[in-house]
Amino acid sequence: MNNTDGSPFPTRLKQARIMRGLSQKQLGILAGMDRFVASARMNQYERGVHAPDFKTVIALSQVLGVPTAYFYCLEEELASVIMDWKASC
Amino acid sequence: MNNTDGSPFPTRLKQARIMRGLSQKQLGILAGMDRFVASARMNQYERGVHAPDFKTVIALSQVLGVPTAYFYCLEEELASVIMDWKASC
DNA sequence: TCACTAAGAAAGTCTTAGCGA
DNA sequence: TCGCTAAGACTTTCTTAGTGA
Repeated sequence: MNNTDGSPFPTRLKQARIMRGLSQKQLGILAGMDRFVASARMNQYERGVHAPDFKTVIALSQVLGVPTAYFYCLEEELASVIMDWKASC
Repeated sequence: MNNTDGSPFPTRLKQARIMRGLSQKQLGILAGMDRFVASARMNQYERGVHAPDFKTVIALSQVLGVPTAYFYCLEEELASVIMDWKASC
């Protein structure tokens, strides 16, 4: 995936990572990546250079505490609804 | 992507397609695919053999009338919340 | 340590050309 | 017409090895 395909993933990922106070590399390692590849891969995801497979998305969602649907949500209003649902769990 | 990566995409896609009463090929063509590739590609998506890029996901979501987030939602309860939000738009 | 990147290796998707029901 | 599939063509992601702040 390149950064011109309209995916909200890069932005939502960065939002959630910053909220947790993690570096790109830290987040990758916590999500189970090898420490030598975590920095490059997470940076590529966050800049929309590449897109991860869903197994990786699940791992990131667990570390960051957000539903997987959040990463793919185009509408800001729905993104809030998703986060509110998560908070009420 | 293969069908063992835990993505809810195949199931959610099929659900939404059946609700609309479309064939796999019809849906692909309506989403802008060449009529010679629509059947194979849609079948691969629905069976989890391959995963589409986000541009394709946006096209499918517009034809089916569901938010893109719905396709990637793991939790049934949240999926209902997403569909309720869409219905109230 | 941080964010970030080029480029080859590796792994993925897409197209073609079919199948049986 | 429907759902579905193998396999080669094609395109993507991942890893390595770095950069500059």
